[in-house]
Amino acid sequence: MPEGHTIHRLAQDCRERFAGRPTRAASPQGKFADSAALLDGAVLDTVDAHGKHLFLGFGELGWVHVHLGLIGKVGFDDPVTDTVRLRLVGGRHGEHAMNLRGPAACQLITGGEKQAIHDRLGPDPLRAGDDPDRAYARISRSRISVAALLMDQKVLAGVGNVYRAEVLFRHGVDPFLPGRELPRRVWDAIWADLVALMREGVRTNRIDTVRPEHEPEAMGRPPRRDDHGGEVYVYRRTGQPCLVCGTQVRTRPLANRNLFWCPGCQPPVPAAAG
DNA sequence: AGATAATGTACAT
DNA sequence: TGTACCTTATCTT
Repeated sequence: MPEGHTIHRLAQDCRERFAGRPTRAASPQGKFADSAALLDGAVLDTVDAHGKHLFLGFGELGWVHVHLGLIGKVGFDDPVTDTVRLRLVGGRHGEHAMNLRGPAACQLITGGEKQAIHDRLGPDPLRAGDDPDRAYARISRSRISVAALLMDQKVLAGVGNVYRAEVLFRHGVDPFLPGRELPRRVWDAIWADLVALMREGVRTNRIDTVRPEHEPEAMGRPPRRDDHGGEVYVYRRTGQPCLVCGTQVRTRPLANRNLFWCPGCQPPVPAAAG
């Protein structure tokens, strides 16, 4: 279940359970077996997250770089199976366990390699001090649609298909608007909104984006019950009426991903003069 | 800008 | 048994 909030939550969970103590490492699935053997019993001293990348620091031994990809998942204290790429067991009395399955990346890397990853990622709304101006500098120069730019991790780190669709909806922005036509004040509002939404996402471990007045109880509609669990305006609501204006939510593949939007709330705007 | 491959699970048919 | 998926690297136009 991977957007940036998932990874930052994972970092927090790993820190709480394992940091500062020797940790057992193993790879039942086998692909990480050599590195797990090297790390087994070492102290996990630092946990870091940037966008959708997680870094587990083992001092001189280096960092375990984890990227969940589309299907990667982490379970805590769930039964081990033969698909577990990395298993950590630690805590004061070895009472905590983590099982990583199906990651796109799980490799032992050096500090230099870790830095190279940070260098190619844009600012992350969940990293304190990250600078939204760096993202806007690229957005405001681009003819690419704002929907594609928000998913580009070099521009902005951590936003995925759900936050992309939802934040554009919340700000009434046409997903096909070229980045260079996105006004500065709208970008500033989007960034501030992402900071708030994604922090809440870390707290609750899911994505909720509907405002109080559109929540199921307030509108007398049934709560959303799909595999993601959160309340959203447009993501995977194709053909259903928009919660705000009633227009049918639309979908269209864009750069290999399904884009969802409400044509009523996110109409195209004429290009600004100049 | 598209097509493809990789990984594991859950849900639909 | 098929298909979708909160992703991205690596090809070819």
